[in-house]
Amino acid sequence: MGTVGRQKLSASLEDYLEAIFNLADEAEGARSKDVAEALGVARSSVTGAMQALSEKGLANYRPYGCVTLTRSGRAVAAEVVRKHNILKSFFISVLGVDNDTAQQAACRAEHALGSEIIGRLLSFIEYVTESNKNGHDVADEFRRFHKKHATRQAQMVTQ
Amino acid sequence: MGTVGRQKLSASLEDYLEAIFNLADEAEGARSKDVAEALGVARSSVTGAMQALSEKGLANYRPYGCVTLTRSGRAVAAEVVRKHNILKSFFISVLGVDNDTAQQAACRAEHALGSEIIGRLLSFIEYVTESNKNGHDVADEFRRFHKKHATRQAQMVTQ
DNA sequence: TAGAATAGTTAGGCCACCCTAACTTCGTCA
DNA sequence: TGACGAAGTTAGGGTGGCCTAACTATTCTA
Repeated sequence: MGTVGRQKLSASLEDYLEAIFNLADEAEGARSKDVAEALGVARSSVTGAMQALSEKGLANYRPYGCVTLTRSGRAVAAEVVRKHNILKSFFISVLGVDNDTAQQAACRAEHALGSEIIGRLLSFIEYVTESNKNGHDVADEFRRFHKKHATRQAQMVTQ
Repeated sequence: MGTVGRQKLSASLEDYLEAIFNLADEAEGARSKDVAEALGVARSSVTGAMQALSEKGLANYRPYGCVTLTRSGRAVAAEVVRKHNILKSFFISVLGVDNDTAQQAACRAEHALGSEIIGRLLSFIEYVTESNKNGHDVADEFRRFHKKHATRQAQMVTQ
């Protein structure tokens, strides 16, 4: 195997990939313990995931060593992170959601949305940013709109 | 049990609930076979899910009968459907995505986003709709913006 | 440098979900 | 009314993902 075609990773494995990507410092790679902590998972679960990622040619794993990503692992991870950041940014800077909620939602939605929609979302953020410079701030206008109409939302029960 | 507090349904069970909700006609309820077909799943899988929903007090299930939702099952299903529709509507009418892509993405994202964000998304759609009436059509403006900048997106590889 | 503390692995188990194959029940119609 | 086809269920199996407990390797420190 090696740089082989992507065969639809599970959300779970994408999470591991993302965690390694975020934790690995250039030289060292990520420590299993830190991955476990980052994902709130037992250390033994990380071992299993590392083996899976290794088999798919996405991570360089050998027992008791630090984990690094292969070239293609890095590519997949980077795409997940990219989705994450775009979503979070959209939630915060367009919808006006607080940081924690945005972070949490981005974590879950990043596995659900394809790059068609993510691409448009990015484009939309850029559009909103531009609108600001053009003296017609869409984000701000929406925030005022939302506040005005928020009473309705406040009545809703739901989770 | 019965009308007991919602204990975080799995995405899968939410899908079953949604399917039943969409299939059940007033008097009859939904047929197991149709649920299986709607979700692209074996009939035996539906049986299992019906038992699970029944245990949670969300569906009225008895062997060989049509399935209906309980009051609380209907409430949960309605919320899932609501999320679905808001997402789909956002993807289509704001982001300008085609129907199929929107439908598919809504199916996956509806389980990932809480009502805080869904609420704001709804609000945003309303804002965009209003903006249209006010002679400053945000959706249309974005679409032009996106088209102009689309070349960049087109170069991207990804899934 | 040995032993204690920490990190990592393995073994074994559990649960959610899905499947196929075989069986049961239901509904229909000759 | 009885037999046949369709619908539904049960049994049994597979996978993925998580856990704990017990073991092994590594690292740190006295």
